[in-house]
Amino acid sequence: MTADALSKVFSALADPTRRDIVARLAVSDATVNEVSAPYAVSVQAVSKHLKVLEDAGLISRSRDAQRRPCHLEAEVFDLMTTWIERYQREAEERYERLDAVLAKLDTDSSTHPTDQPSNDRTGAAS
Amino acid sequence: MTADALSKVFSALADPTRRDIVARLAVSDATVNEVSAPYAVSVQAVSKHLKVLEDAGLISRSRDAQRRPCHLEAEVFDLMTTWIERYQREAEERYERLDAVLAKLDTDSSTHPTDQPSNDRTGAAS
DNA sequence: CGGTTGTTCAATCAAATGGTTGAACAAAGG
DNA sequence: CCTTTGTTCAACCATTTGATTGAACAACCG
Repeated sequence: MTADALSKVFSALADPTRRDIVARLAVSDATVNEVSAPYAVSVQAVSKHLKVLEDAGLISRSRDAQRRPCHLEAEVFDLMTTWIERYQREAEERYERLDAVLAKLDTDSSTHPTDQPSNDRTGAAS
Repeated sequence: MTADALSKVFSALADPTRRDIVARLAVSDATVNEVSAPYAVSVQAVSKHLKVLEDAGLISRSRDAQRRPCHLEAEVFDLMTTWIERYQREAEERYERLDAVLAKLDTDSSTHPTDQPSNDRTGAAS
């Protein structure tokens, strides 16, 4: 239960029903009943899904008489995109470095055939 | 087990250890042993994590004698970012529409006080 | 060949997850 | 007040998950 924020967000979106709910709430706010309408499962099950999304900070709820309208908090998405983009970029840069090394290796091979910088694969880089 | 690709990716990244492994593999490829080194858990546990990441398409593995080097496949990230950006954009646009409506409402209130377009909150849009 | 190293499979276990039903609570509305 | 509507809580159940240990398999190394 005391998982970090990022784990909660990823975990929340790992369920197709919950992603569907997010898609629904991106259109407009909706009550629990409205949200649960399209699904075969019980209202209670959807209520649990909404609790998971709320715990992850993906939705917030206000009060309107006995209704609890759900509102999508799209800012939390930034948490994920920041994480993703960081490693996507790192991997990309590494790929480009590897490419450069291979290109250089190819150029040098005509002049210095035994010059092998052994650029990763199985890592253990110094 | 037969979860869709997107669910698998989100689910795989919902675990802090697995995200950490991804971060490690963004730097360079590594064998199972190398990957498992920093963690307190058993090598078998890490091997399972790697299987989850592989199932999600986040890593691939080649063969080098008895070693199985792991390589990060960062393209799968696009699956997530595409999904995220879509609903982030939708929510943003809605927010801007709401803002515009509120601004208009404010302007009109001086001339046509009873003109209420009732822009969502609790949805149920016609 | 026999031993070591790297990796995975199998059985097991505790905890978490997603669903159910039934009851409770909250706020209108007759 | 009693009933209806919207939502949540509680107990329960089946399945999945993340970890463990012990055994197996694969490939190198002496």
